[in-house]
Amino acid sequence: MKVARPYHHGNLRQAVLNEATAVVRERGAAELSLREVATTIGVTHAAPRRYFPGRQDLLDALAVEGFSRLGARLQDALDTSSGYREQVRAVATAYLDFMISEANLTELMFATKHGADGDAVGEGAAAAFAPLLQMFRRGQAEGALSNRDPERTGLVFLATLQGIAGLVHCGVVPPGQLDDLIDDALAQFSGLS
Amino acid sequence: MKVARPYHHGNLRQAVLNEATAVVRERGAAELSLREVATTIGVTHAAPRRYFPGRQDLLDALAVEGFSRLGARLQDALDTSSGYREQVRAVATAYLDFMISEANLTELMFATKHGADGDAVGEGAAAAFAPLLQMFRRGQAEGALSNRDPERTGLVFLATLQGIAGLVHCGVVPPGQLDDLIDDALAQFSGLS
DNA sequence: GGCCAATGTATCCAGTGGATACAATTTTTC
DNA sequence: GAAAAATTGTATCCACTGGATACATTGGCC
Repeated sequence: MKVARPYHHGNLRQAVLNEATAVVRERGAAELSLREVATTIGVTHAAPRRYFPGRQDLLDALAVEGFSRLGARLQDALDTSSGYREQVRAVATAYLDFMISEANLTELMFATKHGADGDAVGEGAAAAFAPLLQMFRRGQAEGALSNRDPERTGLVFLATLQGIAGLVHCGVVPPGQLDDLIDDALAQFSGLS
Repeated sequence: MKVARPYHHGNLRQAVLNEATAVVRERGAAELSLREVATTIGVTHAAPRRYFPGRQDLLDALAVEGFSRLGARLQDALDTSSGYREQVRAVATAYLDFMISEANLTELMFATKHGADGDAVGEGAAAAFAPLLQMFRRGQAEGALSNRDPERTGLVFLATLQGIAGLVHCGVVPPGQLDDLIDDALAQFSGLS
């Protein structure tokens, strides 16, 4: 007896997140409208407010979810490769894949403005990047890394990937050059070669 | 007889740009409202539409202006320093200074969504980065650079700076670590220690 | 001096985020 | 098992925004 949609949706929160994710992916975070999401789901525009009091709360939730997915991808890249250089390359590729295939979401994740739940976003980011730092620590232990602070090196590496994605994202770099850029970046970071 | 503000503002376009710049600097591009800018200037909300048909046009104009200012700063950094390593450092510092002191504007400049005038934004960006490429070509000529494609090296360098600014921007990196990060990045890019 | 284009004004519309009072439903409690 | 309470969604406001259009004022050009 689930026809004629019951008064209670069931799991509105997840439905809203799914629809919002789709909208962001297709049209960007700026175009996201609470009302539109609500109506396409089939509820009043005020209904999602039970879960997301304001628009920014929804955006924050999307960002947290995004970092969670990114972290999983990075961890997976680490787990399915072995050896320092291979791991670095795998992580770099996974990171850039994510940022480019989910460009709008990435822009949202790294946006400046986060709402009351901004801490959660920050924690999500930290958790996502933890595998990277771990990798760099191992790299230093194996001597494959210069004797600098692995945390700093990791950050610079991260920054480089982030920047490459950004340049591709905003059109300064054509996607075709992407692999070459990764090669250059890796060469510079592996220290050797 | 300029009291009692004349019917014609005089140079509304520039006034709008100035006010919009201030708003973006203080509250970010997302908060920018054509109407608010118009009323604080003292004209009807429809008046600026003569110059900026839509909100996005104003944002694009701000981005173009931003790239122009950034380009000037980079060129200045190049002109007031000599020697490859010094120039690289000067440019990096100038670039990061700009991006951090004008964080909101930078976010706007590198945003994905540009309107009908998007080409102008792209050209502005290219013009701003021209001094950088020039510097890298010289660096290669002087042999201070590895024998890779200077264009690609420049892009990776650019990406790294961009990424560092982004990480600082979104709070992943505390500003205090900035100088150290720059040092690391420079060490990796100068190729020599 | 008078015409005409440029520049602002005055008003309208649809859509959005936000807030609040109210109704339907589920869960808890006795 | 029924009444009370908490949850979840609805219905309706408000202020504001971007956008569009018709109208008024001004300044330059002949």
